[in-house]
Amino acid sequence: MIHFGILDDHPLVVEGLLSLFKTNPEILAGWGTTTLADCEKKMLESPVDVLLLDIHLDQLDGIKLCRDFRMRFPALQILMLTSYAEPPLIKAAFQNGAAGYLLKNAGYREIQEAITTARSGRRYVQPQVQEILLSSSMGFGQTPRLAYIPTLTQREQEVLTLIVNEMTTQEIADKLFVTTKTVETHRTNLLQKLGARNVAGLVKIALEKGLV
Amino acid sequence: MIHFGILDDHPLVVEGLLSLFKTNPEILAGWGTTTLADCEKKMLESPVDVLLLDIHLDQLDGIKLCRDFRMRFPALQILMLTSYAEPPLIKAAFQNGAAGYLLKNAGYREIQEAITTARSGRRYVQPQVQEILLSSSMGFGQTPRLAYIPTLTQREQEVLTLIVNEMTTQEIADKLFVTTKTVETHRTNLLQKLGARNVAGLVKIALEKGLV
DNA sequence: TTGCTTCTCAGGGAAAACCCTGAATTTTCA
DNA sequence: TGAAAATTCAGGGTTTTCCCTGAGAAGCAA
Repeated sequence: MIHFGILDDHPLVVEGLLSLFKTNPEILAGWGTTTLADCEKKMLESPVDVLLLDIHLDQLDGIKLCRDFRMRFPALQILMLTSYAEPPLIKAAFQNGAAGYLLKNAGYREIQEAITTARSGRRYVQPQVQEILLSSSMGFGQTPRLAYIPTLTQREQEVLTLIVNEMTTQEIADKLFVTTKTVETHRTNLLQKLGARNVAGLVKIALEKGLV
Repeated sequence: MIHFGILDDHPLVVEGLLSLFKTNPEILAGWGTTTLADCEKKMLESPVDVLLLDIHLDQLDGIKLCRDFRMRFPALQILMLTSYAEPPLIKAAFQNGAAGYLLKNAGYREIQEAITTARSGRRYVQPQVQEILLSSSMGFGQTPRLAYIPTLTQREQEVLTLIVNEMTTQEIADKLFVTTKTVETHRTNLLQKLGARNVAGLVKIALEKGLV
């Protein structure tokens, strides 16, 4: 019997997953939560073997969270759950201790297999994800992005969010009570870290990877 | 007894919704589909009272689809399902015949209420959405967006796509075999039509509304 | 035929973004 | 406590975007 927990800010997904496995004797859903606080509480109250973790939580970096959980709960296996099949995200997930990477368009069987595989300590890679990884490493057409998701600093995070909200350097500087030069530095670093050529790239990456 | 159908490209959401209402005697889920083709077939085979429609389907404009379905199936009530609470999207949905607008973070009760309300011919507005609409019309802080999704011309569409792909005006001009001045005109028109302040806004709107 | 939309192009100017180098101060953490 | 990371700021320059006005050509529909 496998106990698993869920952290996803969409109750729909949580409830759906829970009811999906309700009748399966092999897999027992321990609980589902929609906030980090709830999830942490639950983890302590009733530990699970496998945690399904949404990569794009409100205001939270799922990847970081994954690493964090892995350190705090060594026996815990984590399956990242996401809508985006971005190679950098996938790699970052695995580099940070994820046992699997599931697209939200995964079917019942795939989810089940992922959970059982993760439980047994092996990695599960969805066939679809595998394909994406392969095609991306061939690199036909698309701009090569960084192979991992760099960790943004607090400030960079803030600046990025404001950029995505269409604010100019001047406006951001005013809002953060710093000079425009400082904001420019952050912009430059963001471009570099995210491998973007300009604002368009920043916004695109930010939205796609759920960095904002 | 209410029959409802689902069209969402995430099997997880579809299966989740289906199983959520499996035990409810008042609401009967007719079917769930993940592709437009399947959905259309199902609509003819076994018509439903209410259709839950994902607003952001792969390559498809959910809003347009909504209008389309409304014309083809006059008795059908449609509930838009989405992750984004963008006021323009909400308004566009209602203007195109949607009976309700549900965020994917909606709870079981809200979904149930939305379905029954829609069935009875009334509109359902999630409290959370209502709040967003109000706060947006008050216009505190946020840039007011257009109340509808403007139709982009062929050329504008092309330019927008290239902008999202981080290309500069010069590069776009070269690619389309026109002068930079022409591309600038398209850019200006795009900003105007989409109600954006700069590239960041363009990219954001383009991605959120699935324009690219 | 007239009006509408789309697509094209231009001049000229202001604002914003991007690039490079260099550096001081504070925070964080091993 | 000491090194690394983060944050701050600057000069000075190039490129890109944004804004305004104006306009010709092509296609289409009433």
